[in-house]
Amino acid sequence: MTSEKRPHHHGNLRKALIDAGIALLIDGGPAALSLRKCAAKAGVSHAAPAHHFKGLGSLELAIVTRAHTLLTAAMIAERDQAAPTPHARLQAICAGYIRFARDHTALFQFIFLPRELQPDLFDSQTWQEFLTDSTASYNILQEACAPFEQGTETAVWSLVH
Amino acid sequence: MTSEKRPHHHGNLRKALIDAGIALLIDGGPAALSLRKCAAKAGVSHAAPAHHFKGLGSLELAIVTRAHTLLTAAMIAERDQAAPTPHARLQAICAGYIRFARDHTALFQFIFLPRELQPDLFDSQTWQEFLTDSTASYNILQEACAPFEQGTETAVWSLVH
DNA sequence: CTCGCTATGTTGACAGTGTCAAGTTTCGCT
DNA sequence: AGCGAAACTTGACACTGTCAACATAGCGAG
Repeated sequence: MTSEKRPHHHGNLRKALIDAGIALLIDGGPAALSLRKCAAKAGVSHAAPAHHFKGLGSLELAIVTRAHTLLTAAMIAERDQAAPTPHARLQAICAGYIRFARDHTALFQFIFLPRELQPDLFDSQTWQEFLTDSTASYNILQEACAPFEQGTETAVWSLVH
Repeated sequence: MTSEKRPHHHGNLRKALIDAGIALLIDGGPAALSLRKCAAKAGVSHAAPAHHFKGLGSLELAIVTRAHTLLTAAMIAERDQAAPTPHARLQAICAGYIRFARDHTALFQFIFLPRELQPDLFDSQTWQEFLTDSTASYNILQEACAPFEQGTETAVWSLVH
């Protein structure tokens, strides 16, 4: 059976490239990110990434997407083991947010670097996943703020930073 | 007499490179900035900038410095033709700030791009001028807020944006 | 089963980048 | 006048993203 998609040569090169990119980002900063180094770290040739990402910008956006996924997971993890009161849940989400920011500083900061977000700069998969995962991330906060008065959202966001 | 420093071949190449960089920044965005293109636009060889800037980062910081200078000038221009009341002066400064942001959007945004600010990344002249001109820029606002209650500064800053 | 077609990777090339080393010209000062 | 330093040129190198041409693996239609 082939429940998992098993590409031809490499197993899930796309994921491997993102992993390599994150590793590269963590020790070396955003400037150390390059398609060729990611390819090398993933054990493929320098032009292989072109089949999975439309340019370096797409790989960066994919990393941002991954970061959003992890951030979301961190917030959910805290939220779901908190007391079921709206207050406790919101507080837990903030705790998860801050924990992620502390434990994955490089990724966290990378999320908020300014970038051009024109859809035609990215391949459709990268762009779609970005939209999905980033809004999912924001929705966590939004849902938790819903029980409270309007304006809580931006207040919390300001306070956390 | 040599009241103006007249460098050897080119007249004030440093300034010319900054001008070229700003032009390049305006049509092409921050990514279009490169030492070689600046050198070409200034009519010198590709390695000439190395004698005036320690790497691309230094040229960028020099552009930021120039931007601060222009921003300061814009604020002062408005302030000095306003009524001499603290209120009018503060208001004029904000007007100048906003006018600069509108008229020189590319430069204005370039100021606030995140960058590493370790002094050893820059040549001393670029670094010193940056310190001087950027603090001068902030001081304009600070002075104008001094007559008012504490907290006015950040309030104004938030409001303008 | 076989024939193609597409997705995936490789190889090689190209233009553009920052940066260094070595040589050349120009200036300023003694 | 001449010497030394500053400014600039030339050439090279490693690195980048990107493209075209080619090779191969897997899948589906017939």
